[in-house]
Amino acid sequence: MRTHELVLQWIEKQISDGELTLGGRLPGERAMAEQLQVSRTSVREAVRILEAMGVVRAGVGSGKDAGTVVIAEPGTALGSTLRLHVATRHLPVADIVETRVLLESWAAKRAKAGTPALEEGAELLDEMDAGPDVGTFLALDSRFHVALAQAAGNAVVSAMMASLRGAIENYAGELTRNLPNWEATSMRLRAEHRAILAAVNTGDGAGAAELVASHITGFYAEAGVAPDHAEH
Amino acid sequence: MRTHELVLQWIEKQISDGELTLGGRLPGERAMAEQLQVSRTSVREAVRILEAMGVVRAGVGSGKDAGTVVIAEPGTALGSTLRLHVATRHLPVADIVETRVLLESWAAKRAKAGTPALEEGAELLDEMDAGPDVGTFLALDSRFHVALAQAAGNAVVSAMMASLRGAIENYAGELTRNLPNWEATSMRLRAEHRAILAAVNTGDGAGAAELVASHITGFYAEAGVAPDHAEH
DNA sequence: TAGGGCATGTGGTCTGACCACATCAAGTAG
DNA sequence: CTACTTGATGTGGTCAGACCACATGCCCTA
Repeated sequence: MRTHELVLQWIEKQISDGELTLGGRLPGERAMAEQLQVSRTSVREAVRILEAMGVVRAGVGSGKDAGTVVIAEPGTALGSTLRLHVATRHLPVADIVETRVLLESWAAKRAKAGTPALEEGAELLDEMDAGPDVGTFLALDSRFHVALAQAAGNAVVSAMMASLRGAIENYAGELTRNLPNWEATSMRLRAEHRAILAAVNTGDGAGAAELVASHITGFYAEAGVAPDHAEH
Repeated sequence: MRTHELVLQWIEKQISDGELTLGGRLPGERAMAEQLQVSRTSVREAVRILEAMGVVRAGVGSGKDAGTVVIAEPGTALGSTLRLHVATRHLPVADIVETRVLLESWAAKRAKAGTPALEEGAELLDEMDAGPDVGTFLALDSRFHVALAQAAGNAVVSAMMASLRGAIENYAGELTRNLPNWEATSMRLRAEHRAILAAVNTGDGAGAAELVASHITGFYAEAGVAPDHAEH
């Protein structure tokens, strides 16, 4: 077993045993190296991996943001991983979109009305109506979809859904330039968002799920991405 | 931007541009370091991250298995990440199970009869009937479920489903020790597998989906895991 | 009292060295 | 001529030690 994997194992055990909890600080790299009798290099490789997994965040200097602290950002980490695999052509973009539809439809159906996440979602829609530029619009759109997923109360689905979005974020940005009429599209998307939120809030889960599905597939279809398996 | 992130970016670009493809070899660490004018340390940290992402595999020595080659194993990588996040208590095991049900039900519904993956699944079921020990049984079970997911033809769903399973693999192993009667459970599981496969092969997607859902929830319920949201 | 400046401790990077390993080629003994 | 040994080569893995940039907080000075 390689040395850095040993360090990784040790840190994972600390977390599993509750010695290290969310927001907690890891020992300094030099201290860990000495404690585990390994070089700082190996410790750093382990930390780097954990950072890539979204489990820790490393900060220089001293004080509040310094040191290596335990965080919980599976979404961004999974997103980066998926993005790389899309780059290798092993994961087709169409499959990403299809999975998004699957997860978000489920989330819409299960979303509980009156959740704080839904209230935040409503505010986001207001901001999107205020006429921001395309980039801001997409960012707000992303947060709205994540909020919707969170309202279903399943952290794994939320994380995966966010990661799928993140994996093709740049790609989606490119797509908006293919749209014939952004203003018209924006207006349609906003109306669809309102309809989805209304369906969720009135307890029409099935309806919300269908609206979400057509909302997502509609966007990618308009932008020129044909899902391979859309009609199966 | 940190140096190793720069290296990461460079490698990702090589992949995106098709300069590096699946099975291809990265330049040696020393060569990359010189080419990018960075230290070997930084190159190694980048490679380590890619390895954790399941994008490359590093091998020592010389010859076929040597050097750093591009692979595509998103499943194991995502699994490790999820496992760590489960350890931080940020992702509840119940949510993992619930998501498994969601993805596998979908896959069962969409699975195409006559796929090579399904034939492999049938062979796996035969092996499970041969009466292996518990560990082997669980490994075969895992492969059967993955094969089922693959038959749906969505690589992202397959990868995520495999990762969910991997994230709680050890946990599931512990659970088997809680079972009152392993022989009886094993027999039931094998019968359910046959029923699922039969439903898929006869084109009864909806039926297969229901069977899969009860198959999974049934196992965890018997082993003592109560899904938080099972009945919503 | 208010300000500057240094001590401290963090992660980030670099250098150069050595190791284990696997292959392959050259040389040598049969 | 064959078969085996031996060394050269190149890979990733690890290590020790140094220096840097940065952020804080204490201490000393004006």
